[in-house]
Amino acid sequence: MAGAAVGPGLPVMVRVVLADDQRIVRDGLVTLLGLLPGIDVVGAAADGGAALDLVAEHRPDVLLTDLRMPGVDGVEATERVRAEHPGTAVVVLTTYVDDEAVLPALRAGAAGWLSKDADAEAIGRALHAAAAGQATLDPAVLARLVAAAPVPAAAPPDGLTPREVEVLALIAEGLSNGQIARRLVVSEATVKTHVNHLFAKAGLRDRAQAVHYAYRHGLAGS
Amino acid sequence: MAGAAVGPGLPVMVRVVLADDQRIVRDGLVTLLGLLPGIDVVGAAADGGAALDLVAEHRPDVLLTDLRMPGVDGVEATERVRAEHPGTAVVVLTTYVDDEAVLPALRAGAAGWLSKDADAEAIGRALHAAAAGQATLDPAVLARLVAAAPVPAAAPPDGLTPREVEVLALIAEGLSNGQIARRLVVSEATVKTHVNHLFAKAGLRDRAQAVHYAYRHGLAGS
DNA sequence: CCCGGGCTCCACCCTCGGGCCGACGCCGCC
DNA sequence: GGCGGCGTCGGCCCGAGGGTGGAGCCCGGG
Repeated sequence: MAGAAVGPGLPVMVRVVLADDQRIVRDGLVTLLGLLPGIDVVGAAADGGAALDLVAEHRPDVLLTDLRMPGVDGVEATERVRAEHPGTAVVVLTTYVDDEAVLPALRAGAAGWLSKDADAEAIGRALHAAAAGQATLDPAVLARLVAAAPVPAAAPPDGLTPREVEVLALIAEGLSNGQIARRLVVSEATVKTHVNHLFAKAGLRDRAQAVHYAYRHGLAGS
Repeated sequence: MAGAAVGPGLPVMVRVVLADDQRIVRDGLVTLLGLLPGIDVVGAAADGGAALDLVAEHRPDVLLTDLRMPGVDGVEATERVRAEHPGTAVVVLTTYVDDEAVLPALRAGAAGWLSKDADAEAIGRALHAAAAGQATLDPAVLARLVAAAPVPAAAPPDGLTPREVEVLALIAEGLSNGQIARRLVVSEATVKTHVNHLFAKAGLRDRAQAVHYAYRHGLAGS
């Protein structure tokens, strides 16, 4: 065995189109990635529009793209490639890992986020992974993603009864007492009782604080 | 450049300890991964405790572990490995990609999440990536992560002025009009004006709804 | 120059929310 | 049986919250 980029068998070639507006980076990537076994760079574009054309023409396994480009930027290019050519995975290669475009890009369907600090091997590995359906992320990006996810604390923290939690969730939706009453098919007086009880237990004064509390404790209906 | 399992050159070996309570899986992994170039399985454990011992003994580059194990489970093992042996990355290999343990595991420092549907090559690639500091995720897991992240439209809310956004953020903290007034060093009347304005613009009735709105638009103070 | 928008303040009104009390039926537990 | 917690109601009070109208200031743009 041994062979291909990673692993045995026939050297499965991964066909790649890359996009970067900086000529040095572009030429460097073509050269470096071309030296890797299992990587076949079939096109290189200087902007998103040209990248889309190349993808349409060559139907590569992976598009490796920068984000900041003139014209069609990386996020938009990602969206369109994923929509028009589902067989082509997209890997983002950018300078800054802490970019606020992380979420938009991943939401657009990117299957990877690499820093330009990465060496050719790492990029090649990510390209193979993307072609195989795996996603590769820079650790900082992963940390950012994980940090962005809401709190794990799905447990009812204080001594709230199930009914009270239910009422709290509806308060968090912005419903009034009357609306909650109709939703739960009970009297508004009952709702007020529950509200007062859960306020006392959780140390809340407002229903605004209640919404805040609900969100911070993962009780919001997402 | 070039090298290791992915690529030519000197075969940089990645030393791996793996943990899985199912004997078949364990033995299968030892065999299959052992066949891959660049992968050196230096130990295999049937539970988390044994895995921790093996990691302490061999100081591997990567621990490849299942989550559901008797005794010390995968998440706890991940935490302890990351804390006690920062040089050892952890990759989770599990049956279900939609497990609710995704976030806890990644929060604990896991640098990867693979499905047992993955083939040996993919696992080997993820192990190399982990050893190199990259994270590899099953696409379903990445999708789940991205979906879990808030901020569906964190950018520009409605025609809210900066001041109004500021007031809204404080409302989301659960502060009363008076508290907001003192915080912003303005009159309470001013606060009420801002509140009424932003309510009208955003179509809100309650301050409860306002908190809801703020959270759903990423204006909450994290 | 005047106009418009943003920020600041004031006064008034009224509804809803929240605090407090008591009440009843239904459970499970001692 | 008695006790306590939970869920369900009712009534009362009152203050904060929300709605409306008006006013002044400063700034940038037509």
